[in-house]
Amino acid sequence: MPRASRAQAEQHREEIVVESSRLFRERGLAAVSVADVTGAVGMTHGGFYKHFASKEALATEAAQRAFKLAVEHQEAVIAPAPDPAGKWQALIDDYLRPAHRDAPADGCPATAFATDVAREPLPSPLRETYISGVEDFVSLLQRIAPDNPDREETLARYALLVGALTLARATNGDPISDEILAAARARLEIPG
Amino acid sequence: MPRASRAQAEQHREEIVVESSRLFRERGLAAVSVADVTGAVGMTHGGFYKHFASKEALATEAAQRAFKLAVEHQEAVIAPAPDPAGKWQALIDDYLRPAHRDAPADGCPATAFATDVAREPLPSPLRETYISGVEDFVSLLQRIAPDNPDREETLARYALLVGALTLARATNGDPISDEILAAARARLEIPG
DNA sequence: TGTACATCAGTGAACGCGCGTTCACTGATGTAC
DNA sequence: TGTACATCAGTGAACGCGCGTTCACTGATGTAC
Repeated sequence: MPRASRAQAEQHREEIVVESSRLFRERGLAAVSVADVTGAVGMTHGGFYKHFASKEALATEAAQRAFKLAVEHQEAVIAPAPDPAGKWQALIDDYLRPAHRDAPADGCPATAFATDVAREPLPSPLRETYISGVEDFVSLLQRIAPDNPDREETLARYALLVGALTLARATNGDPISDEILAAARARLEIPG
Repeated sequence: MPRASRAQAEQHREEIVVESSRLFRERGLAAVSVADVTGAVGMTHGGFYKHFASKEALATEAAQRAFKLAVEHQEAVIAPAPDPAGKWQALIDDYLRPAHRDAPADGCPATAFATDVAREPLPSPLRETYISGVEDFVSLLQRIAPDNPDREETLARYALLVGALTLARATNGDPISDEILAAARARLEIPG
């Protein structure tokens, strides 16, 4: 594959961003090598630097993409529900599914990248991407909540979603993992 | 330091467990090397394997110690409060302090180890240690809550604590970080 | 209590390995005429 | 439309580096008498 067309090259770049956003969410930034991400799209590692300045630069772009895909996913999840109460219920049920716990590669980037971002310099491009992704998700959460919560209440609900998923993943294999997801679901149901 | 006495050796081992539990919480398992942990107690890396079978074995012991220290810390935090309501308030205020966000080395192991543990095999000794640490903290939380919550409610409160700390660390440097801690505090105050 | 010797905690060099990044090279793609 | 040439996406070897783990060695500690 010594020279791809511009269209092919652009598609390779796109695939690297998408695939690496899955690998990074699944294994964490440090556990995914440049050779892993180029290998995932059928390339060798040498060509990587024709597309990205560094692994860190890719990580920032991958996180950005993951947040974009997550919002699209949430929109798709709530779309079928006819009323606000149904949309809210659809969102929390989707987020707190055991299947979401078991598939971090396709799941919430705020949870998947949290620890890696927490250890980034202050400030850093990756951290800024993360913060703006969190703000977007908070907006979505506030917009679809049927009981018009204020921002403080919305932030607490978001923290509960992230905390439940985080704990459920770490305790996976033990009954408490499902219990935690169910407890958060019960707490987040909007009465009436 | 070619031969330490048994008492000195035992103390070195103890120091390695304590110091590594701090380093692991601060930087994550992968980012702390065997040379880092022996260096932290004034030893060179070669002697490490006289004390521990592997880095993974130390990680398990360090997590165990971190959970033990965390329970002791919580007990010390709530001890001065005269009544159950005061103890509860002291605990959530302590957990959700910005200073706790900024000092993961001395902070909650459930939050600090969550992502590393989530990527461990299922089952693994480290994961089992984590699960039992979570159960202990849940028990403590339920015991001191002044409003006699059931287990489900207690699990949701715990998830909120962990989620708020996790998000606050990842968004540190932005105003939303303090907002998240305050929102969780407001949500966890026991009315009346 | 004193001596001779075995034990073993810690040292530091070495092992094989995988990492992020660089670079000379290849040859199809894209462009100028 | 056809040809000559420049461009550049991707290859694969190489770089310096740090990792977890092993091991021959050192010499003070601990023990047997």
